Amino acid sequence: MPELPEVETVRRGLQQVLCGRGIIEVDVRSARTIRRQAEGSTGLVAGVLGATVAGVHRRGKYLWWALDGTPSRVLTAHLGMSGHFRHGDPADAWTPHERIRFTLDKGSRLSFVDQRTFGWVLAEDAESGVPDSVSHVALDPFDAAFDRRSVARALGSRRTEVKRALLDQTMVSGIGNIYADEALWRARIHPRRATLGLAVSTGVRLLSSAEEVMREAIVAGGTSFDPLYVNVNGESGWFARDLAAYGRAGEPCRRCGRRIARERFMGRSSYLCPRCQRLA
DNA sequence: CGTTCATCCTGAGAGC
DNA sequence: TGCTCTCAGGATGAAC
Repeated sequence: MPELPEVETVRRGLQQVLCGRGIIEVDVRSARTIRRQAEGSTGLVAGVLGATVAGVHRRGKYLWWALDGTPSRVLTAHLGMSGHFRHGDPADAWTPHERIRFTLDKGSRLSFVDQRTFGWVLAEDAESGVPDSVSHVALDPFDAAFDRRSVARALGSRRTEVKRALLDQTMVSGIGNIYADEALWRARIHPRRATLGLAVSTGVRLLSSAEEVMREAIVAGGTSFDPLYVNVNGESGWFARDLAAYGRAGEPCRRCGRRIARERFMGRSSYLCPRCQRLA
């Protein structure tokens, strides 16, 4: 569910709530949520109990808390399709999809809530400055080292379709189904257009569109269709009202008035304007 | 090597 | 009402 703008919204909330806080208790109620952790809850507890959070970082859709100011020890999290963090009171009753509780010093609580359990958390090392579980993930467009031209060149040498490449987190990270469709609509590119031989200028235009739409979405606090996506205070973002393509099947294109089409693609949906986004 | 697809989950809503 | 089917913001491993 959450893509880069939603994860960034969560990161900002966590930064406010967690910075300088000590972790004094960890309670795991879902083995699946810590499926990537060696030794399960024992490993998680050993990794984070007693630590203080120094900062919260993000690459693409992956988040990590730096612990004790040392970059080598972190708690990494991926929200999957339905995960979120909620800040609250330790005395509150557990909610149905609450998977893990971190009790913090100074009387607060942070919960990982995840209906579909595709999300996970993992205490691990980050010797390189990036957690081991994130090392295979490409830079996202907001990283200072992100280079649009080199990614555009890489796009042009792949044998696939443009939307598949945008969703491949080892090319450029942070883009999911919503923002891929929005970026393609802005750049007037058909999702199934071949990547092979794509002009660098076209790739740059597409990546610029992706960065632009995600930047605007961050300002709006992300896209929320339902209560599954909320920030750490339980609030929704309002970018859904600014979407031009995603979820707008049958509604007029905001540029040309033609009805937005919905197509099956990669086992999910693509929304596009058949007039603005030509395949040829 | 690069590319594609089924699969992991839970719940909401549509249609019968 | 209750059943079945489809759909949902993602990533991964296994197969080609």
